[in-house]
Order: sequence, then structure tokens, then C-alpha cells
Amino acid sequence: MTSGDSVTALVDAVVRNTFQVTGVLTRIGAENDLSLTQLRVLGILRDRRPRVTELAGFLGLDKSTLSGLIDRAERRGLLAREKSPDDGRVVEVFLTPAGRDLAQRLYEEVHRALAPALERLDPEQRTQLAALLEPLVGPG
Amino acid sequence: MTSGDSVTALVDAVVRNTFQVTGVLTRIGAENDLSLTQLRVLGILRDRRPRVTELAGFLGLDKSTLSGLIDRAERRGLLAREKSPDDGRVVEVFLTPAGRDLAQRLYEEVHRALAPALERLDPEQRTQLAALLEPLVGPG
DNA sequence: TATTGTTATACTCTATAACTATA
DNA sequence: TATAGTTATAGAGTATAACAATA
Repeated sequence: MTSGDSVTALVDAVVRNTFQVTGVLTRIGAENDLSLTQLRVLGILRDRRPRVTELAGFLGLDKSTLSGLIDRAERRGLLAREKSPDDGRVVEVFLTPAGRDLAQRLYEEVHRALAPALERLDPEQRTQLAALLEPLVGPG
Repeated sequence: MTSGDSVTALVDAVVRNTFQVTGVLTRIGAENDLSLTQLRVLGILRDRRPRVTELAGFLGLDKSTLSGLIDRAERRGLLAREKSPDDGRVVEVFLTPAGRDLAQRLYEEVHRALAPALERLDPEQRTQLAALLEPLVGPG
């Protein structure tokens, strides 16, 4: 029960932290006319060139949702589609140079927004926190 | 620079954790026909009876957005409106018994979903993590 | 006049079902 | 037949601007 309570308090803290960070990401997206999902798409494409279905998988969304999402971002010149040479059914998605620039700027903005709070921790605490978050990010 | 890198790694971990947890919350909401925002509304109303503008403030949304959000939840019998006796312009929002039951069930489901990962930490680590998250949740 | 909330409008996000093209 | 992606459709989420009621 004692152990149960410590987990409960921690769940609460994790959820509050999640909404807090989501708020920051949403604000930064909005300032650049991007939804949270579009922000995330740019982040994912920074180091990947997935097919549509893969991208949907990363986001946990239906592939039909991606068609519209990609359409709108493509219309803005942020990303592009290309048919796979190996399989005529497959469409690959990737950042344009403009999209890459924006993704980089957004990344820096997110860093600037979150760093002050994290810098209040001393280096040892930062290492600890990163280590403690790892298992949560890892496998289920 | 060394210190800068440790912050960078931590920002990345925090953002990844945020999307991970958001995924869990979104799934639990969807299984109960609730958007992430509706889920959050139920959570907020568990221990508050805010006016519409206050609720919008908690969520970081425009008050006009809340009109529709409240309409739909009210139509489902999850919450209700009441005019303030003190100020005829003000509308207070609160959970119905059915809404409170659902909110409680959702809270337990979120706990069940997140607890296993957190239970992999020993009690001392849990206390540490909660303490380390606190400054992030706290004031800017 | 200022504030609270709603409505009208427009656009984005999202899923389901039906479709086309390719394998 | 099965898979990849798009389109059609419908509903929810969101903000801006205009509005009504109250202070």
C-alpha cells in the first residue's frame, strides 16, 4: 500500500508533466501554424524517409488520416512524396529543404522552451532523470 | 558544451516520454469514446467546479471552443452547466454522477496502464523521479 | 462600457468504408 | 487475392468574429 501510494503520486506527476510539455509543444506549433501532429511529423521525418503506412504507424493514426495531413504539409512546401522504385504501390514521404529548416528551428525552439526548467537541475540530477525516463520510453 | 549536451539528451527524453504517455492517454480515451481533451476535462472537473472561462484557461483553449466541448459532454450526461447565483453572466461546469463514475474509472485505467513501467523502478527511484519532475511541472 | 458565454463560420484532424492501382 | 494509398463522408476539435445578456 505504501508502495502503491508512491506509484500513484508518480503517475499523477507523470501525467501532469505530460500535459505541461504538450502545452509547450502545442504553443510552439501554433506560433508556426502547425498542429501538434504536424509538428510531430516534421520531427519524425528529420531522420527518416518512411512510407505512408509507416508514418501512420509512428503516429498511431489511420493511413487515410495521413493523406490529408501530408497533402496540407506538401501544399505548404514542407514535405514531398515520391513513389518507391521497388514497389509501385508504395509512397515515400520526406522533408523538403524548407521543411528541414523549419524542423530544425522548431527543434531549437522546443529546446529553448524546456531547457530553463531542466537547467535548474544539477548535472547529476539530469543524468538521473534521463536514466529514470528511459524505462518508460522503452518497451511496454 | 558538456552541460549543454546533457540538457539536449534530456529534452529529447522528455519529449519522447510526453508522446509515449499521450499515446496511452489517447488510447484509453478512444476506448471510451473520448478525445484527449474530453478526458482531460473529466480529470479537471474531478476536484473543481470552474466557470467556462476558467476551464478554458486550464486547457489553454478559447472559451468558444469550450461551448461545443461542453455541449457534447453534456448531451452524453457526463457533465452539467449551472448559472452562478452571484453573477448572471457566469456559467459553472461540473460532473454529473455518471461523469464522476467515468472519470474515476478512467483514472484507474490510466494508473493501471502506467504503473507497470513505474513499478520497475525501486521505491527510492520513484521518489527521485517524482522529485525531479516537480520543478518541470511547477512555475515556468 | 466591460465581461461572460454562445453562435456563425471556416478549417484541421480523425476514422470508416469504398475505391484504384499494383503486387 | 492481398496490400498501399487515396477519396468520400461524417463528426469532433479549434480559433476568430459577431452577438446577446448581464454587470
